[in-house]
Amino acid sequence: MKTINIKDIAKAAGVGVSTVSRVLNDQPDVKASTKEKVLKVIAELNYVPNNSARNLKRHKTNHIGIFVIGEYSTFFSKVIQTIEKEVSSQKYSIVLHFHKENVKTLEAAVEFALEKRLVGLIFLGGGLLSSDEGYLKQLNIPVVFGSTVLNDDIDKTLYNSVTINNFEAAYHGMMHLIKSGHRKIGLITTNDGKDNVAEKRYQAYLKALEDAKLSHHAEYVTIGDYSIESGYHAMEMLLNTDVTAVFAIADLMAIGAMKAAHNKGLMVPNDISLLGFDGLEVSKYMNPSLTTIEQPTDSMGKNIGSVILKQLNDEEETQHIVLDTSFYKGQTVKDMKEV
Amino acid sequence: MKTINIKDIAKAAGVGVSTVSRVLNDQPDVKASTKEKVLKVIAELNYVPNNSARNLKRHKTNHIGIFVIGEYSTFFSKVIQTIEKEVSSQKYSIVLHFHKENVKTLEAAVEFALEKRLVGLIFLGGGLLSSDEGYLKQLNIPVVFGSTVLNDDIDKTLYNSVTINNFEAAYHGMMHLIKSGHRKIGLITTNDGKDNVAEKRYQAYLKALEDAKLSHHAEYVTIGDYSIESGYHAMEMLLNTDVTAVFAIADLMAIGAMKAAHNKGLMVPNDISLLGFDGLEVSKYMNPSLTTIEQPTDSMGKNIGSVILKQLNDEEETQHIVLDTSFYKGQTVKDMKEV
DNA sequence: AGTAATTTCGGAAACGTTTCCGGAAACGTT
DNA sequence: AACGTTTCCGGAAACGTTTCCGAAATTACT
Repeated sequence: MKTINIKDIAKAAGVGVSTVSRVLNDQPDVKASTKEKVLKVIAELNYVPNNSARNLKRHKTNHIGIFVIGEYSTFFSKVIQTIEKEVSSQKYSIVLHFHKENVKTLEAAVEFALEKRLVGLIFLGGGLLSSDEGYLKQLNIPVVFGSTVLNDDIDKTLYNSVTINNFEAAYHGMMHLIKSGHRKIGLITTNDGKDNVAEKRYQAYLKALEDAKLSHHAEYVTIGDYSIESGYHAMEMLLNTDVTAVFAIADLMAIGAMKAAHNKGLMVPNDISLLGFDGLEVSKYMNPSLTTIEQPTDSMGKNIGSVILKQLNDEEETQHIVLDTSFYKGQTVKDMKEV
Repeated sequence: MKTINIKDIAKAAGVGVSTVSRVLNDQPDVKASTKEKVLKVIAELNYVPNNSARNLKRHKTNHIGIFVIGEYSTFFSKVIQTIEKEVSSQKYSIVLHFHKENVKTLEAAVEFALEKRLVGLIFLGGGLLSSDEGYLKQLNIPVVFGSTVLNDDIDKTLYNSVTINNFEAAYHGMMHLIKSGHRKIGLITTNDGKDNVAEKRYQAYLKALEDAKLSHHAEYVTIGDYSIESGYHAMEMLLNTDVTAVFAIADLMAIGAMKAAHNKGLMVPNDISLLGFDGLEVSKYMNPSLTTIEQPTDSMGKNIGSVILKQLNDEEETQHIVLDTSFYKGQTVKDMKEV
């Protein structure tokens, strides 16, 4: 079964191939009546342009890569969905790649981008390490970091970003705990601070303690890997100390932590307070619902999509968008009944 | 910056382009020594084959589409991850598409496949309606239904599937509730039974009631849309009846349902029993952890990947793999302390 | 060494587009 | 009616591969 091509259209419409091409690409220099005629034939014959040929000739693909790093929560699923909707309106395809380990992340991303001849690359995930900028420069395509952040010392004109203010949001959350009277606050973070998102939140933790003149104990800081299970284990460690509140830098870990508390017979928030970060939908359905810092999922996706589209349309300036978070106060069932 | 191509390699290695091509594709008819020589030049010059040109000439792409239908849970994220890992080993790319509405699902999928010139198509999601087989035949590429099932009356040689036995698993779960003494069991399903996965589980619900000689009340059956929120609202309805147990056909809805119960001051499982379906990781971290029917995420992804690869390698026979589920008995904190 | 069989290789056409370039058609002006 | 503009169009080359086909190089055999 021979698939029909632009020549068939040209012949059927009684025009030249270049005219068909012009119609296909909405270019000027084609009379309204001929355009209509060609369009009609295209519809009749169910013609679909061959992207391989098109991309070959254009010297570029229509593939935008999403490179997902680390543990994968529903948060990213939603973001990916939104991005896809956004860019598919301009005929771009999303090519997905998951990367588990934190080592050689940028190398792997560059290989992915070159291999697939991506025209744009989106990083998603909290676990990206800092790295030298040679990799990004080498790529020579628009790069957007979504939620992830690179180190401050990297040239910001090399990439775009759509993030939240991790430091401020975490600081605000910590202040909430402190204002509630907590003096001994544990932390569940990741990766020993080598991951930049975790690092910002960790810094906020330290700063909040400092500003409140609370001392910092090394045993109050535990390490997970963004997974629920790691949060559970980290919490088990913390419950051997005398902390009265715990800040988990990601909701998944907070969920694990809550379970660990419950299993020890401790009630949240009466016996121990818990603060998450991400605002996953499921967090609100925990019992009690999790106090957390909510990331704007939908607008994160939309912004990432529009930033990369702008860059692909030859916008010169790189953009760095910081979105607002919101504080979600968890509620016990009792709270709700009182309302 | 001119990208380097096969001709450059040929010149640099002192061979013809066809020889380079043969090396690239691991074809015979090339002496070991020349192959080595060519490979060395390729590595030196950092050559990456141009997939657009390759695909154009080969009359096919290396894109496998994943068409995700309906609400998106972590379950699918994990499956997608595994599939991606599986197929990328053979140089295939995953192209993602999300489809929300349940109408015109197959039409949209066909358009997606034609547009992207996919060589294989994977459906994921619980919400696929039955439909006529014209669409699948028209596609003429291997199709795998993952977790989703089509109607029994559709020709099974037209597509592959990797599923679980929804009926049996749900029946088994129901029997657990019944054996625990429940006589009035509510159901939270979706879509009025038009969705096939939901339909199977619904049938199991009915059959279990019948086998246990329990009567069926219309008001015990409520409709959600796989989302947490819809489960919450469905449960609110059910709590106006006298049901003592509820089977939610998806964990997300069960999670919403649990919240609704808690908000009414009802304890699970003491005051009301709850059964989910999917075995999401987060379900096990609810309080109490959710009793649920666990789908084998990892093996689902691996099987889907290997089935599509087999089909792409000219395996003739279509396959229909049914994976085992396992029953996960939820535990209250009290349970755990007793153990 | 000469021939036949086998292995290895190179040239060139073709895949389906886009785009440059030149020319035809249509229009307006004198 | 002749000309200059402007608008619209078609032919052909080129993008980077794969593959067919035939030829060259190598090996095996007398």
